[in-house]
Amino acid sequence: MSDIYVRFAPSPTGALHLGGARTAIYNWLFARSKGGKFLLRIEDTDNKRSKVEYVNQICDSLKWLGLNWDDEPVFQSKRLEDYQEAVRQMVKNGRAYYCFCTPEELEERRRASGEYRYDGKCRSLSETEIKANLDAGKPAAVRFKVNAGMTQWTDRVYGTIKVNNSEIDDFIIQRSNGIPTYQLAVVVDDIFMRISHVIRGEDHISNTAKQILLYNALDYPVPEFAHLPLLNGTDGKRLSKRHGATGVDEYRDLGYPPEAVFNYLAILGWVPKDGNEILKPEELIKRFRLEDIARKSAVFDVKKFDWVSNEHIKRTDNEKIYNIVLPILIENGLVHETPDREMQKYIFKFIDLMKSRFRTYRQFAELGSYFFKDPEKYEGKAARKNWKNESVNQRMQTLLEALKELDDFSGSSTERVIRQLSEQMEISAGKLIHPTRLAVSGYGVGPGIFELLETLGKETVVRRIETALSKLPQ
RNA sequence: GGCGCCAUCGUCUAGUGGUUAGGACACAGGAUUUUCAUUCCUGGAACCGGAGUUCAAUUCUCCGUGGCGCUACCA
Repeated sequence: MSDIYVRFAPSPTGALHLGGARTAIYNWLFARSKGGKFLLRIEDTDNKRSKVEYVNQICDSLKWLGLNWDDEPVFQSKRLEDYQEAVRQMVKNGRAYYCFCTPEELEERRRASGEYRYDGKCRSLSETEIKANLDAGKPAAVRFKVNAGMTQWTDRVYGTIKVNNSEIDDFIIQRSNGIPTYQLAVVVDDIFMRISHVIRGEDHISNTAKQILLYNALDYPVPEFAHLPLLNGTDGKRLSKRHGATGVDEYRDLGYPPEAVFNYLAILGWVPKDGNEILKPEELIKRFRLEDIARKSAVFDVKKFDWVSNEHIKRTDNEKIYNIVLPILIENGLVHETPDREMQKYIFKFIDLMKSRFRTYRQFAELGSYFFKDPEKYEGKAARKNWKNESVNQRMQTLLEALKELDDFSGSSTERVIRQLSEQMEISAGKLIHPTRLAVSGYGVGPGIFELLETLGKETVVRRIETALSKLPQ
């Protein structure tokens, strides 16, 4: 099916946010699952807020997510002539008309009548009146003439939606400065780009009827429409800055894997029938169906997103994690620019030990820093619990001496020492294990202690216990 | 104000005219005679309200309520 064309059409007024990314993902998924094309269009028609930096930022985010688009992006700002031609055509055949009402007049009349819609004042202007106004150089916007009737379409996710044309006023399609409005530009572009399926946010449902009218006026077949429910914050309100990070770039900077963002956004509002929720793009493509998307707006749940992210990191092979994490470790001054073979092996061991517990790549450098430098402080709660008083020092002193004696510092070897000692002291092994963990890592939690000791090595472990002995209890 | 869309555990959802209303995340409890930020097990937790149709309604219809969206010479 080569006649399937979809597009993602962001306006460059900010970074790509989660909602936009989700729309892009669904478009991409649909195109890729149908063998169609996924196109990109930048909606930068005279919006004072449009900025080139944002165009680049959005493209970067899309690439980061793996949303590769086909063909060159279309910029609306470069297509003015097409829009104006379409408008000329509609004015000529009576589907649109010049309107000389100024925004101020409109505002005033709206206020006076309490009616939101355009009152149709310029709709019935005579040829001579129009010519006179035009000749006098009066600014003229162009309005689309909405005739009585009923407009409806079968939405691929919402089903049949009907709108009475009497609810739609004669909307402006071209501003008095000659720049088209969104409604017109979208339709002309979608025709130009041969878009077969318009997949976009639910906030466009009420624009759809207007656009269908435009397709009819332009004498082009109407594409399929599929509207997507919006993303909300935890308070049920539309996702915004108040809810925390909303930009895709922010999640990248936080160290989340792109496949996790992709995966979570994709299953937010749609769960594959087989119940598998952790999926790679290719697997999502296989399962994707527009019709399965829920019609209810969804709440972005950071907790579940973290879970998805951790699941992806767990499944990522160490080699790949190494390549991603190494620069972060270097950047944080934990590892030298060019680690030698021994250090490389050590980092692999570190990744193996810790990847099941992290949800971002950045956490390898943050929560895992003790693999590369001695802890600077001890987690307060864990210290209070596991290293209460001087008696711990005595026990740990004994343990330290025993560890120093060890030639074989393997996990099984240190385990034997600790267990024997705890038996001699008639305490539970935990009474030695927890203070040891605190001493070597600074945390009350972490991987299995014996494996950790083995990985860290005798020298480091001994040094850190000595340090802890001198600093704890605080 | 008008119009449109939506409504199942806290969150994402499955589902059906008759079900113990299923799963996932989160949460709680337990196990791993070492923690949890690992792993495993167990548990609590939902059909917005009211009418109607029907032998039977979470499911169908209507009304209400609530949420969201649109109602711009923004996109």
